[in-house]
Amino acid sequence: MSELIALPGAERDGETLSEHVFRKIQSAIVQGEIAPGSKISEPELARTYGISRGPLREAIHRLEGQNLLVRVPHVGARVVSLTLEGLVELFQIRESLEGMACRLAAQRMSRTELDELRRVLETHEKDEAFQAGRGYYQQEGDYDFHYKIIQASGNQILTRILCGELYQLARMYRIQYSAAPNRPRQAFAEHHRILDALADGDGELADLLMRRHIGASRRNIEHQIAQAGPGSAGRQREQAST
Amino acid sequence: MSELIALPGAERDGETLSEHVFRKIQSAIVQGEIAPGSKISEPELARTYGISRGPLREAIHRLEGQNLLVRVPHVGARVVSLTLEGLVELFQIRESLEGMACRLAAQRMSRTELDELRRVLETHEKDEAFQAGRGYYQQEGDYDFHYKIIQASGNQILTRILCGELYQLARMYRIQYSAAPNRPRQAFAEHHRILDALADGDGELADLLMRRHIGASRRNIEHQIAQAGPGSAGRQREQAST
DNA sequence: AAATATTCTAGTGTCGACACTTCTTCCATT
DNA sequence: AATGGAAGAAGTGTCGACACTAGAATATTT
Repeated sequence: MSELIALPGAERDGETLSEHVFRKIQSAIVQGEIAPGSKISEPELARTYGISRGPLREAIHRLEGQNLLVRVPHVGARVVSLTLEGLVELFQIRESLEGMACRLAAQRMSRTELDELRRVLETHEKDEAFQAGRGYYQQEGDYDFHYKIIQASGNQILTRILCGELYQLARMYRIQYSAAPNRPRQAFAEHHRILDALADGDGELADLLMRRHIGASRRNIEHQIAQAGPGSAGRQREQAST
Repeated sequence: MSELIALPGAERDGETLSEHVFRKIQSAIVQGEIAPGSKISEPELARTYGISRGPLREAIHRLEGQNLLVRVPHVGARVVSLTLEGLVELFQIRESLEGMACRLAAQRMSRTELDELRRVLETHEKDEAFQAGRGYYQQEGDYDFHYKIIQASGNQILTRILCGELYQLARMYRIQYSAAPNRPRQAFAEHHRILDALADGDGELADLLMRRHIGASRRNIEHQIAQAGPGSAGRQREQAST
């Protein structure tokens, strides 16, 4: 009796309803389909996805555990709100954590992994070559680069944090502030140098370079905040490479 | 009709059942009352806490989002299992993140906050003076020290990660491996030096000292792993200060 | 007797209904 | 007219029941 309505795009194979909705909502939040700071209505969402409130609430609670939602008892859940200050905070953390990831990766990466990483870079450069204007694909690919290094660090908790929770947040900022990289060329060069350091097994250098790489974007944003004046951290457009 | 049974210790004022149970289970996991790696039985837990499976499942999902539980669809949830390798990973991350917290805190801490931090240290020393053997209170207090610095960093995301998710994990390790600090004296000295650096506004030094402080404990564990031999990462007792 | 198939049983997933809280709206009072 | 309060609506919190899946126990076949 399960296919009572079968709304468009409702192909869930062996997946749990709760699981399915969890991903759907997560995606909707990250994509900005549900505006930051806006309230979540359980009945409405339940109707939207054609399910009952049970699994929906389970998904909401899981999202809350992931810090993408903030819930107030007897009132409801709201999507986290984005501020430029928050973006700076995010970059600060990435600076620190991805620097460490580089240091670790430098002394663990196999030949194969290094080759894969090199291939990722080449792909980006080709992409960038003939669609120089677009930032989107380059950005997604950019994350691939960082992604791979993080996973190569071998630290599972780190991977969980960076590739899970923080990654969603970063994407959310990137998409909603339509953050186009304002310095793709430099970014490429920096990526290459990081790769070289990794290939040399020079963790210290890779750490330094990665920190500088991410730090450049962070300072970019801080600059904008300074320009925009204090307190106006609301909803400006933002560029951030890396 | 809500107080049908009123099991011992079931005082929940305006708190949601789901919320209440969430905290209860979280505590039970951290305290080791529910063994790491063991399976969670919904009917059993529901009976234990005298509630229905609805709010219980919500709590479980929230715990899953916090990475304290791992769920497999149609099978159930298991408590995360602890390994010495995981402990090393945790310390690596703390090293990096708390170092950064120090750097940030150094240039933001007010006179008042510094005084508070100083008072925390004094309290510990007195405690340690007349209950030198016990490690527990010192440890809890130790975390207070770190806690305060993290919050003084002003980075909210960082605070959420370190004082939320990772803090629970750290406590879990500390309690279940009954990790007593094997070097309280040194730890005190190191704390003092960190405090001094913070008071001087010397973020770089505070960063360095904190990394070294946490790194000492990490190397301790790595040493033990090396001794115990590879592959035997299971359930040894462990000491780790800070 | 071993291996495969089959029932059976716990346990998870989902739903609809109801209780209670919060916010809104409307009315009464000063 | 403005403030305070009461009735109402909307929404969240909780529950019990039922459907379905995975693993256990039993029976069947070779």
